[in-house]
Amino acid sequence: MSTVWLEMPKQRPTAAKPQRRDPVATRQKLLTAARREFAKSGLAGARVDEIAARAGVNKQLVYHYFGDKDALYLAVLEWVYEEIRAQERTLNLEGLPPEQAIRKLIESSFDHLALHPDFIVLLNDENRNGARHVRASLRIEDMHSPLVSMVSKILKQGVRTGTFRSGVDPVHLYISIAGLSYFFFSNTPTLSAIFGKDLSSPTARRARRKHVVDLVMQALRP
Amino acid sequence: MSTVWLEMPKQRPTAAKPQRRDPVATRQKLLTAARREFAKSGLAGARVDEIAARAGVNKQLVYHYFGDKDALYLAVLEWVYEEIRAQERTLNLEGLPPEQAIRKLIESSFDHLALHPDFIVLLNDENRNGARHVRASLRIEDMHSPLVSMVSKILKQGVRTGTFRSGVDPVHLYISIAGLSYFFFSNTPTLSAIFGKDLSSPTARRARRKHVVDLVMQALRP
Amino acid sequence: MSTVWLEMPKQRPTAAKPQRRDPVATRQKLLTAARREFAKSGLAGARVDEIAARAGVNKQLVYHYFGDKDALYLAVLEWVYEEIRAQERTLNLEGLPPEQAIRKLIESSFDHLALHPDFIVLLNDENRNGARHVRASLRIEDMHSPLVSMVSKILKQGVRTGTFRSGVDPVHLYISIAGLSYFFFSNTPTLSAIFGKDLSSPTARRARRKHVVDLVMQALRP
Amino acid sequence: MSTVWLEMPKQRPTAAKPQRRDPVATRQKLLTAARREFAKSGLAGARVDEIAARAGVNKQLVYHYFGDKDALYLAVLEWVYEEIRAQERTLNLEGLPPEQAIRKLIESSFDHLALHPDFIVLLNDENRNGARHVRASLRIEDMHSPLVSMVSKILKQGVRTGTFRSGVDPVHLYISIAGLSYFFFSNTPTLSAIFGKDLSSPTARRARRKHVVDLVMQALRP
DNA sequence: AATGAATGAGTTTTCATTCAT
DNA sequence: TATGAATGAAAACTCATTCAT
Repeated sequence: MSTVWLEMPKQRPTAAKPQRRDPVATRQKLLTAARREFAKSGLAGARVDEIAARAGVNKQLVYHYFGDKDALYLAVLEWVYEEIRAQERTLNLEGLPPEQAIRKLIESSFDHLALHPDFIVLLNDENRNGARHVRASLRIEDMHSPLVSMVSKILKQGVRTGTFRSGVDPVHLYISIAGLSYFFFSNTPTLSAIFGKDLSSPTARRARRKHVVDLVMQALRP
Repeated sequence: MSTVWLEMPKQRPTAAKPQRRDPVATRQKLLTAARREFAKSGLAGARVDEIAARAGVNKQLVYHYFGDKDALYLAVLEWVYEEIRAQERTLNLEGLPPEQAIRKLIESSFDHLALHPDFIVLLNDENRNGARHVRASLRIEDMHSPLVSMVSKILKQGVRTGTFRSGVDPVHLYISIAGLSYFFFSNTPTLSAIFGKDLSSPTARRARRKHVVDLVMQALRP
Repeated sequence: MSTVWLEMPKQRPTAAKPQRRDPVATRQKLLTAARREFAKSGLAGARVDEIAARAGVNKQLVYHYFGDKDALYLAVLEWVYEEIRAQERTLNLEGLPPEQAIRKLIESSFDHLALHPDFIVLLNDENRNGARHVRASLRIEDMHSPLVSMVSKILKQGVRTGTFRSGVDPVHLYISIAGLSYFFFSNTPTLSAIFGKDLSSPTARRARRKHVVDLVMQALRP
Repeated sequence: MSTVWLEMPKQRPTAAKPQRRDPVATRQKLLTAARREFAKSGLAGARVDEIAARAGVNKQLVYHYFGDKDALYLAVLEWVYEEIRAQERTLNLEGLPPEQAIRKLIESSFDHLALHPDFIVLLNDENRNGARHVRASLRIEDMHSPLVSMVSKILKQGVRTGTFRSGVDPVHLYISIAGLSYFFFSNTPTLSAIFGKDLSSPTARRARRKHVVDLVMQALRP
C-alpha cells in the first residue's frame, strides 16, 4: 500500500547544507499541504493561506507553481488518482484463481480507502461539481483503470470453472465493490451518530471488511 | 415518495389584497432555496446572498428565521432526514414475505436517492466535518431509523423460513443496501468520466437498480 | 460655470439629527472621492481602499453601489461629461453676433478646463484604452454635444455677414478650440519643465487664454 | 523621421556560435518592450513581468540594467524626448522663407505624433504626476528645444518681411502648434465616439493636417 | 415581518522586488 | 550576464453578519 504522499521530499544526497532553494521539494510540500487542506475543508472551504502556511512557504508560490487554487486542486486530484492506479498495478490478480482474485480485489479496495481517507473527501467535492476537473484532465484520462477488463476476465474464468454464477456485469460489480467500502468510510460519522455506535473503531472496521467480502463472495456463488 | 421540497411556495389564499407578510411561506421559501444552494455548493461554498435571492426575500430574513448560516444548514439537514424517515414509514414491510420485504427496501432506497440527489451532497458535507450538526441535533437523534430492527426481524424470519442464509449482520446489511445505491449516485460524474460511459441516463439507472437488487438478493441466499 | 461636484450632498432639511443612513449621500460621497482619486492616479493607479477612505465609508459600499472599480470609473466619466454638457447648455450662443459667439465659446471652453483640471486626466486615461467606457455608455452617447452644429451655424452666419472667411470645417474648428486649451492644461508640468517657465501661474494662464482667443479669431478673419 | 524604436533588436553579428550574452541588445530589447508596455498601460498599469516577457528575457534583468520600474520609465521618457529632438534637428528651418519654415514646422510636428503615438501616452502619464521624471532628468534638461528661439527668429523675420503680423508670442505659438496636433491624436478615441465619426482613418488624418496648417497660417497673416 | 444600508474581517490574486545559483 | 525561486506588501473583491428604518 503506497504511502508515498506522506514522505518528506528527498534531500539531495550530496548537498552538505540544507538547500534553501529546492523547487521540487517546494512543489511537493505545497502539494502535500494542499491535499490535507482540501481533504479537511473541501475545495471551497480550503484556504490558500492555510496551504502555504502548512507547507511553510510563501503564499505566492502556490500561484508560481500551480497558477491558481483550482489548478492546485486538480494537481491534488491527479495525485490521488495516480496513487490508486499505482496501487492497483501492484495487485497482480492475473495468476490467481478467480475466487482469490476477487477477494483480494475487495480487500485491497477496502484497505486503500482505510489508508487514504482523504481520497473520499476529494472525490466527493469533485463529484458535486460534475467532475469538472477530472473531465478536463488529460492525465487522469490516461489513467483509465485496467481493473474493469480484469474483473471481466476473472468473472468469465470463474463462470467457466463453475466458481461464479453468470450474468454479473463487471462494471457494476466493480462499482459495487468500491461502493460497499466507500460509503462506509465516507459516511462513518453520520452512520455512527444515527446508529449510536462507533463505526470508526478498528473492530468495527474489521467487521465491515469481513461483511463486504462475504457479501460479494456470496452474491457471486452460482 | 414525498416531493414536498419540489413544491412551489404556498399560494396566497383568498385574501383580496395580496398578503405581503407570510412568515410560514417565507420560512419555507428560504428553506427550499437553502436546500438547493447547499446541495449545489456545499456548506462552505453556499452563499447567503444567493439563498436569499433564490427565495426572493431579503437576506436579513435568513438571520431572522434561522439565526445564522450554520443553523440554516442544520434545518435543511433535519428536513431531508425527516423526509427519508417519512418515506421509510410508508414502506409497511411487516406484512410482506422476507424476500419481498428486502427487495422492496432495496428498491425504495435506490429510488429515494434517485429522486433526491441533494440528499447525498448534503450528507457528504456533513460527514466531512464529522457529523457536527447531526450529532448536535436532538430532532435527528429522535429520528433513529426503525429500519435496522425491522431488517433484523426480516432476516430472522427469512432464516427461519429457509429463504435467507444466516450470519448476516443487519446493521451492515442496511449499510450495504444504502451504499450500493449511494455510491452510484454520489459518484456518477467521476465514474462516467473514468469509464467513458454515461451513467446518468435512465437506462444506466435501470441497469444499476437491477444489479443492486440482484447482488443483495443473491448474497442472502442460503 | 458649474461647481456642482464640489458641493456636499444636501442634508435632508427636516432631519434633526444627522442621518446615519443616507444612500444618496453615500453614493455621492463615493463618486466625489472616486473622481479625485481617479484624477490623481488614473484608473490603474487609483485605489479602491483610498476612495472608500476619502469618502469616509466602508469599502464594500463601492461594490454595493457600483459593482466594481471599472463601473465606478464609468460613473465618474458620465458625471464629468454631463457637467461639461450642462455648462455648454448655459452658453446661449444663438442670439450673439458671430464674433462674440465664437469668442465666448473659446473662453468658456478654456475656463471649464481651468476649473475642472480632473476632466483632462480622466479623459487621457479613457483615450489610452480606446474610449472603452465612453463607447459602452448609453448615457454618454445620449449626450452628443449640440455645439458642433451650433459652431456650424455661427460660421455660416459669420461668412454671410463678412466676419469670417469661408472654408473652415466646424468639427475641426471645434477640436482646435478644445485642443488649444486642453494641451496647455494637460501638459503644463512638462512644458513648464522644458521651457523653464512656470505655466501654472494665474499670469501665465491669462496670457494663454488671450493667445488662444487671438489665434482663433485671427485665423477666422476673411 | 526616426523609426529606431520599431526596429528589431540587433541581429547577432557573424559569430559562429550564437552569442548568449549581449548586454547592449538585452538592454535595448528591454527598453523597446518597456516603451510599448508603458504606452499601452501607463506607468501604474504597466507590468514588469509583461515587459520582461515581451523582451524575452528574465525579469531580474530589468533591475539589473535599470534599477527599478520607475527608472526604466525615465529611460523610456528620455528616449522619446531624444527622438523628438533628433527629429527637430533635421528640420533645417533656418534657410527657409518664414512662411515655408512655419509650415514645415507644423507638418513635421503633426507627422511625428502620427508616427509615434506612444509619445503622447507616455507624456500624459508624466504630466499627471507633475513631470516628476522629466524634472529630475538631467539628460532631458539638456535637451531644451532650440525650436522656441528658432520660432522667435522666424516670426521676427516674417514680421520684417511683412509676411506675419506682429504680437505673436513664440512660446505660445509653439504650444499651439503642438496642441493642435497633440489633442487630435491624444483624444481620437473619445472624439470619434462623441462625434460618431472615425477620426483615425488616413482620410481623417489628412483633413486634420490640412486644417491645422491652414489655421495657423491664417492666424499669422498680418 | 421585512428591507436595504452598512460593516469588518477575510480571500484570492497580483506585483514589484530581492535572493541564490 | 542571466535565470528562476522566493518574498512581503498590497490589491480587488467577497461574505457572513449587524444596524436602522
